[in-house]
Amino acid sequence: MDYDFRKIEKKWQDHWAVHKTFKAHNRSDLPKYYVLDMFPYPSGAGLHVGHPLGYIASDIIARYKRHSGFNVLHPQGYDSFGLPAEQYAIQTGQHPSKTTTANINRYRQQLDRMGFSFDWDREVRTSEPEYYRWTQWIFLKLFDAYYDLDADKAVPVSQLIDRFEKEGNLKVKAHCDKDTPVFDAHQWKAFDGDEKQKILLFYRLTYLSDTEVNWCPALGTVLANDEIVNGVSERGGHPVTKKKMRQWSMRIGAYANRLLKGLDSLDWTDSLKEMQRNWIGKSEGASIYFDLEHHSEKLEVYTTRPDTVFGVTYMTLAPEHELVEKITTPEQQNAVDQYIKQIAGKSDRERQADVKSISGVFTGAHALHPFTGAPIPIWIGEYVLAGYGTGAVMAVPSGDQRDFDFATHFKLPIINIFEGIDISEGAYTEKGNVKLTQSGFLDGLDFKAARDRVIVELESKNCGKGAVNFRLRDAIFSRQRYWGEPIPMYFKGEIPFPLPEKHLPLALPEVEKYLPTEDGKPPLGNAKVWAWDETHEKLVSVDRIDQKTVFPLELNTMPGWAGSSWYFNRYMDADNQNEWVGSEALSYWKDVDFYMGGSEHATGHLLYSRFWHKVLFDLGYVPTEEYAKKLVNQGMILGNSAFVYRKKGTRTFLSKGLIVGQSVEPIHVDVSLVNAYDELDLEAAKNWQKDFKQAEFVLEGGKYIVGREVEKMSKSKYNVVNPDEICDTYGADTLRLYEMFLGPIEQDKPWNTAGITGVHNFLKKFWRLFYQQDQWSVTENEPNAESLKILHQTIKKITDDIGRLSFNTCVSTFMICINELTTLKCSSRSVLEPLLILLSPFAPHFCEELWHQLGHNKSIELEPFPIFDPSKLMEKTKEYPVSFNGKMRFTLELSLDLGVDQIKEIVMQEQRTVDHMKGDVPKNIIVVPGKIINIVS
RNA sequence: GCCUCGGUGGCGGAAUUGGUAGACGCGCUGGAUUCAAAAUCCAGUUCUUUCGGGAGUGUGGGUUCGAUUCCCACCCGAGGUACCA
Repeated sequence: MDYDFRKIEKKWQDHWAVHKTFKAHNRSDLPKYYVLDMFPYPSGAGLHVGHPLGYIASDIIARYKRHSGFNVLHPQGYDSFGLPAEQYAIQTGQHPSKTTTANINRYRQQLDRMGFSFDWDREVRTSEPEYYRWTQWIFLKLFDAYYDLDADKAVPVSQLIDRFEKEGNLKVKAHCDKDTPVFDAHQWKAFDGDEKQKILLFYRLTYLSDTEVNWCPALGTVLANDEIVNGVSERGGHPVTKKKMRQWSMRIGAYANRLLKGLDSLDWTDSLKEMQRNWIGKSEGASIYFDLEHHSEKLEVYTTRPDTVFGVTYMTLAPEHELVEKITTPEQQNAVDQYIKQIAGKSDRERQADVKSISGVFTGAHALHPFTGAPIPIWIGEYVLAGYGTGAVMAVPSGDQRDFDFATHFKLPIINIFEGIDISEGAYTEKGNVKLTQSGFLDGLDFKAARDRVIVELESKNCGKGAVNFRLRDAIFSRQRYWGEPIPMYFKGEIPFPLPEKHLPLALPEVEKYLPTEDGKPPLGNAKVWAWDETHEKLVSVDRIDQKTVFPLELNTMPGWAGSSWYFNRYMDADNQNEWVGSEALSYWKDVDFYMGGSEHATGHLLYSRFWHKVLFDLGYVPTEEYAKKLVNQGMILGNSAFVYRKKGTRTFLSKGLIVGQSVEPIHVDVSLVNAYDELDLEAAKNWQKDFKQAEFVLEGGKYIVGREVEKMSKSKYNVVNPDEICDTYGADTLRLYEMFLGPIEQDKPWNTAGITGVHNFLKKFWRLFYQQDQWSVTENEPNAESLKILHQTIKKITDDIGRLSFNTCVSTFMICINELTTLKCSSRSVLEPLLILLSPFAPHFCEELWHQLGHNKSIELEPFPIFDPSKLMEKTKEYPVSFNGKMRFTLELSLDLGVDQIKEIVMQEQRTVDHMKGDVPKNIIVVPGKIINIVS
């Protein structure tokens, strides 16, 4: 009987689905284990071979943990709100929910073919009202909370109001807007309702504020930095400007410190934690308020180097800084206007990336030095970003390289404040022991002493203070999109009010067009029934808005990260109609034990979800402060794109070897048209696209050879490889093994099917231990010692390697094991059964089938994982660690029958000769050159 | 630009703590089996060589008795860079 993977895989997939083999129960005496994947965005291109990489790895963990006696929760779902579905809707007029459902169905089909042990009864879709009802509910919880700095946690706003009524806000220490007015209880009570609400907005964790966006008037939409190239929109090439918009934001800044500290408790890779640390970007320094010449305002700057304050020779403002307008002198007005216009289209990223060209303009105004009173010219420069610090810097050319370059370029003065340091070539940026000079009362002090001293002086003169700053900005939460969660708020004039909880979900309205309205409102501005009748508590037509009882609803939707910031909790109790997640389910599953996903989410999803989880923790809705203690990043599987080369301006395509010295443009061709030797199938190519039909192909050696490049897998690059093809040809078990065999799970790697026959042959070879010449060949004989040794070596290696997630070496280990057993002709049941259990997390269909053929009725899933027995290894040698100067250097492998004294003697002998004896060592000793002093242990 | 990761044979990769570099698989070469092919099995396969050896883990330095592994500088590639998910 041959290994008929098609039949086997279908059979067991159906069996598992019908019997709900992988259903997880919220009550169990077993210890729980929660294995989570980052759920996919269901794109139109379908699932490609890159998606399953992480899913296969986490499925191995889930199955391994079931074998190890855990009650495993391993769910899957879809992050189904997103821009691509909306773009498609704009182009075709088809409702995004239709496309999304179609895509999800296709994803599900593909996922089902790979034998994942998901509990599909817990599926979630972020775009379903039953789900986003609770996303909206969480939004309202954040709206109804503020961050109390004394308690160092989020607290309901009702408690804040109580305090205002009793004592005003003078003593309230909260993370709030810096423009919050100060009032006492009396004044608070005197405010009218609107004023009270406006003040509360300064405190709420979700709040409205004017924030700057990239606005494209021609497209009528806001653009991401990503969508802007060279100052114009990627689509259409229209000009882009900055525009202030009233938008929802979330006070993630309040959690900066806790998000930072919490990282220490997480078992995530150091690199990922480092990325989050840098993103949060905590720095310590000082705020300094500079007086302005001829103006009453002060210019506040934040600096990490207050010790260099005597080296300030000019100030630089971000072009968007609010003072620019006020202080620019008439003589400079023209130059400043022009400069700002020139910068307007550039994204922050472009402004930072371009360090070669230095640009800036003088405002004509001066600030006054807080200690010397000297006038300091105020400039504008694009390298200062409005979003970081105060959007203004004090420039110290001798202590900061960018300031130095700017000063050199514009011939501004440079004061060297570092004693004995030559700064003719560049700034001195180290915070070393160098003493300050030309620095007034700071002369002779080093960095630390000067920093402490200057802060004391600033505070006593009331012109500055020590300050901690974070790079992390509050998260803008409004999107001018259709395909997202509606924000459950309505407006009485300027004041937002939450929809009553019992009326959630606020479902997405039907619209005729998914584009912004003609007058620039977001797509929901097209909705007809999109107003809130406060008296009758129901949704009504926008025609009835009267601002007395019927009010307009919010037109923005939530960003993509909203739904994905809490989905892991919903899986615990996905069907709950009354709560976001039931407390019983929550107290059983608690948190995620193993989270698998891409590192591209390091500073997006993985930070936002931690933030929401901490808020929910503060408000008492979840039992843990971090939801995923262990996180593993799978690498990306990259596509191996193929190119043909068109001679510029012709229809002639040159083979890769002929393009040298020619002016050619590379054009993507579908990778399925190319064989393993990079030869293009010309017939197929001509049928593939019109352009190629009449084209002339110049060959080399009778072949057209394509160029290759490794890129992200994407539909537009024609390099997508679909897992279905692999499943058809080799089966899911082979695909699973091969994806693991490709390389370390955390590493990016290009997809290449060339080696897949190797793992497929391994399965066939394993199968042949059960069947030889169509005969069932499993024996009930006791295995010999050699076979048992191989088995237990394999158990040890596999257990260790699963533990350190080295799945690629697991596959190698299996191959070695089966090769050796084949050589030994070992088909003993007591060797093969444990091997099947070992392999079943990797190749579940294969193992389940043979397990049942061996006469078992229950699923292999219920079998305990084999346990390593060292006594079966028949050890003839033992490893002795040997040290040099007390440090472990290497091991000697010696026969077991040698006594310790004999070993010592050998080692002492080797110590003298070992450098030269590489070839002369007795066979029972493996010695590495080096000096040996004594034996440890 | 900035943050993070990576670079080892013809290819994917192994080397777990600084100790015999190249496990395992693909490909390739030769052989067995076969009328033949497929399938399967066996042997070989880093490069170079005057067959003694020599070189070798992106490049250049450094630490060390010893470096793929640690440090410094650089080159190349990937991901992120706040409205893609």
